[in-house]
Amino acid sequence: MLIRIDYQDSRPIYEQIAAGVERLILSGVIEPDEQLPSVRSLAMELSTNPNTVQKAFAQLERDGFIYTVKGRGNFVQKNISLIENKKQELIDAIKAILKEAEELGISKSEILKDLES
Amino acid sequence: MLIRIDYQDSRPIYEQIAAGVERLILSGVIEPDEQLPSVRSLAMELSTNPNTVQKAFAQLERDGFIYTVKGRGNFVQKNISLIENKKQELIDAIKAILKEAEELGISKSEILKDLES
Amino acid sequence: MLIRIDYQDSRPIYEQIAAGVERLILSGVIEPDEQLPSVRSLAMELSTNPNTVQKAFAQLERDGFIYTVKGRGNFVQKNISLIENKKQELIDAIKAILKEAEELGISKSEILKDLES
Amino acid sequence: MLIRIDYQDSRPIYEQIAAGVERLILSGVIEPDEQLPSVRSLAMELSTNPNTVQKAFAQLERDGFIYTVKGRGNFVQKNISLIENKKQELIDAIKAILKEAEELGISKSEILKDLES
DNA sequence: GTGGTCTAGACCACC
DNA sequence: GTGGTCTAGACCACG
Repeated sequence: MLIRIDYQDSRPIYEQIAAGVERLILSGVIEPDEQLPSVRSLAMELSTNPNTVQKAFAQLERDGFIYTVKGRGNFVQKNISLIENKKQELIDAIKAILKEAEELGISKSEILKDLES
Repeated sequence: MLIRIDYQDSRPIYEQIAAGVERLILSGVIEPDEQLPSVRSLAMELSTNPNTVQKAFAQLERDGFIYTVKGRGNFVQKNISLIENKKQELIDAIKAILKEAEELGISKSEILKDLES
Repeated sequence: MLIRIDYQDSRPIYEQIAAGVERLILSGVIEPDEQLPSVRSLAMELSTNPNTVQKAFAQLERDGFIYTVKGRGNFVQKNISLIENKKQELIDAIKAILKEAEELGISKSEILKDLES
Repeated sequence: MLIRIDYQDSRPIYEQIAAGVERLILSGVIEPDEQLPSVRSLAMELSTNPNTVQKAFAQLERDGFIYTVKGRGNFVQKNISLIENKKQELIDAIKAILKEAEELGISKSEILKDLES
């Protein structure tokens, strides 16, 4: 699954797992309607507790990235516009940073100029 | 002091206070060697616990924004390059976002283009 | 058989099948003493497990909608008042909702008024 | 807190708790910005596990009924329009039932007429 | 086999 | 004291 857990990271493990799966979905590594590894197997693979993986999957379902079929498994939601939403989210994050910069008297263009190095 | 605490914010109170003071320093509202309000008075002003303000000041000292003189109070560090450091920090934050975008197949220029709207 | 299974539905598959057959019986699409499709053929048609269809039929028999003849198959119960029972069931469901509304201080008439839009 | 858990109920315990708190909020028993009992104390009172109460509170926060301040407690969200949303939800539930009835050939007015008894 | 729920007990950050 | 996270282990419904 190519997800790595960093125990130094301040984020809880279940969020790191959710973020990892989200990345794999948005980048197309896992395709729509494809089945995810089971809660238990992924927990084994990541050397963590099934409950923790379960919590990650629950969050992913709540956020619309996957859907769950009880007794069958978890599957990737087929929703093409997700990547667009994510893009907008990233743009908003950058805008928030630029706003913070302007509060300190640093102009937008000044930041963007230095972005190439 | 013009610091606002948002109890709905996920960040702990002491970080919000530290961030607020940092902003006031970097934007020049509080000048180098100027004295900060006392822990107790700021705690009163923000209706919070002195321990919490103390923790914020400790973090600010650790990060080099202020220095403490026992029995006298806390003062702003005179370090002109601080604003440059902060600018670099913000640029790094944006770069991290752009890197995340590229992992999802969104090009840097595509993001920057949409940054004007 | 015109039964559709929604894997995103929170209800288990066997309940969705039972509800579908019940609807077909109550609406008269399948008539009294008419034979239902076999467990295996219906399982094929719905791309599901025969055990699941079997469970649905067991529930339908328990609820008095069908009867089973071993070695022959499953048949629709001839019971004309079924539709009346169902109607009462629906009315009770609405009453339960109205009761919940009153607990929140919303009057019965207030709800019924908005039911036309 | 006047919440009762029914172990016969098919709903999980954490949902029953969440539903109970939601009812107390919507009916005005607990007022905006008022503090809820702590996770631990409510767990004791209901003779259940703190984790279970925690899960209920997490769902309530996700649904916008309460907000959490780490190290302080959980508080009722001040959102006046919540009752309106709930009302709409109940109306939709009734409409779904009426739609089901029409599929069986029972008219809307026929149901509403019997609603008075 | 699968996911979902629950318990008991622990540790942490925060106030 | 508070909430948040995690582990270990158990039981259940479902397919």
